[in-house]
Amino acid sequence: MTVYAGQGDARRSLALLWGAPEQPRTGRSGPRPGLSVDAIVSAGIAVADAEGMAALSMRAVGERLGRTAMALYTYVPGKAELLDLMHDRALAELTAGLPAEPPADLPPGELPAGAPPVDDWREAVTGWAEGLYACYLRHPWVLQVSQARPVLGPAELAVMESLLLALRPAGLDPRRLRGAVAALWQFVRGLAATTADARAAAAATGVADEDWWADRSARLAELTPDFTDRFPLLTALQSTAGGSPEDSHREAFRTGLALLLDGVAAAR
Amino acid sequence: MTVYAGQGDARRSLALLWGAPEQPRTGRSGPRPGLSVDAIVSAGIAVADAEGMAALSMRAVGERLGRTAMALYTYVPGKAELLDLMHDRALAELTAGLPAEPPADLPPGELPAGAPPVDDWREAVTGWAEGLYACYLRHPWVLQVSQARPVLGPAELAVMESLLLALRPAGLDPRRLRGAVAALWQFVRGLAATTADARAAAAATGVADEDWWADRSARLAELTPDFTDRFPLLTALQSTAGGSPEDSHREAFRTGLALLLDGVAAAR
DNA sequence: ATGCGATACTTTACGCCATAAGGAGATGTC
DNA sequence: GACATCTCCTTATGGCGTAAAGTATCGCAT
Repeated sequence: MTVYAGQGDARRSLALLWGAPEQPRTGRSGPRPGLSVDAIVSAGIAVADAEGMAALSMRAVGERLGRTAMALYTYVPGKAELLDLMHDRALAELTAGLPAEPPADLPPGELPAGAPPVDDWREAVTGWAEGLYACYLRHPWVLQVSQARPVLGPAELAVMESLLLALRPAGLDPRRLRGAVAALWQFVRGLAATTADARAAAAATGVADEDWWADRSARLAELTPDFTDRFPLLTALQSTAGGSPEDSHREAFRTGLALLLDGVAAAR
Repeated sequence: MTVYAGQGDARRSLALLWGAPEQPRTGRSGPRPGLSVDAIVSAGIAVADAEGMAALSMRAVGERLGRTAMALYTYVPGKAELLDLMHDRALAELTAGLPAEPPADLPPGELPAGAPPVDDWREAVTGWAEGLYACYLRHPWVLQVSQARPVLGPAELAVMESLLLALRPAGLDPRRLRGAVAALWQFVRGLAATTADARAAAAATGVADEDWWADRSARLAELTPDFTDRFPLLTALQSTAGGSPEDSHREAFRTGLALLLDGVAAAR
């Protein structure tokens, strides 16, 4: 039950994110470190994955490492910066395997000789969207990290770059390209948030999504006998729906994405 | 710094939302009520608008009404249900003025005789999107209310219905219609969240968005001299950007929405 | 070998949060 | 006047992030 809306200290986060180059421990006095930034970030992700953002506390992370909350402050400036690091590490799953994938020096829109199928970029963008969607669902708490003033970690930028790479053959002008990127990202993010919230609610309450909807619909009908008169289009649309809520999320994802790609194609 | 992820009690929220018909106070003993659900909801919205979701506490709401936190529990079951009511009241701004606007009994896609311009629905949907965007920016905390398992209050449903009404002339089949609704809603919501977060960050830190970006860019360049090599497309796109961050949000809104509408048009 | 400074980690404390429990005072009906 | 009912209060519980200050441990210079 907690949102996150303010980032941590810029300098500290960025330094940690972009690899303050771990100096070796020779010639340093004091007890040898029992933890590391990496270990703390991993523990934080483990806690957030398992218990959700609301359960992510310095105490909980420390406990998972056999320490107190305060022990973490030796390695990490505070909770906000830890969250920044967790965010980037989660997104890193998307580009970890990719071996740089050189973008080949072409002006945008131009296709290499022996042209691949024109719809190549559709597949590429679809792959990007599905990857991001899956990643968000693996780490739903990422969706609760503020989007404005992003952390600008290497992984986040790489995800952005990979979308631009996928969209490149579509040959959009910069203005439209920015619009397309925004629309695609927000769409994936929003749908992932909906699905994730539904799962979280089901887990927290023990009530399956389908049962919940059935219950609410019944109650609603009971409270507003004139429902179909007040919301005729909604009623009509609802009557054509089928499958579980999770299925309909997937369907919305597919058809919504197709619609977006049609829009991109139209703008070429 | 707090998220909201779990809804309140279904029965209680729904009853309050759909107008438990205020019975008159004749024949009831005890001191006469000094507050009302409406007043509490208004106070809650005032607090959340002014101080943000993180500052919305039962204490704060009570204080604004000259009471303690616990006094509110006489009228409202708990914070979750209060938030449900606030959410629906905020969205009600969008449809409050509209006089029912009868949807006219036409099969979807068919246009009335003396056909209005074909692009009518584009304007209608654009108007819907802009209204929702503006409403979200007036009440940014609404964006932190979970989307799954929605409250299903009258205002929320009315907003949905009005989008369906606007989209009707486009004549999409139900499957595509669901995709379009999802894409449009998530897009508006996501962009509004970005803008709202940026404003909140500026207000909280006292650092204007432009300055913040300039600072981060400089630091980033300093930390990663090979930035332009690692993220060539990003670099290229960034170089074409102009105007304030707020302006670029608006531009992204316009072009992204146009792209979505092109997609809808293509699917007709 | 000893002592010192740096480092890792702990305990304690502060002011927040939602809300359960129970009590005080006001107001109505009988 | 007695009593039930209702509003609103005080208090208490167990959580949160982190400031402050204390303790234990290690490496190095002497």
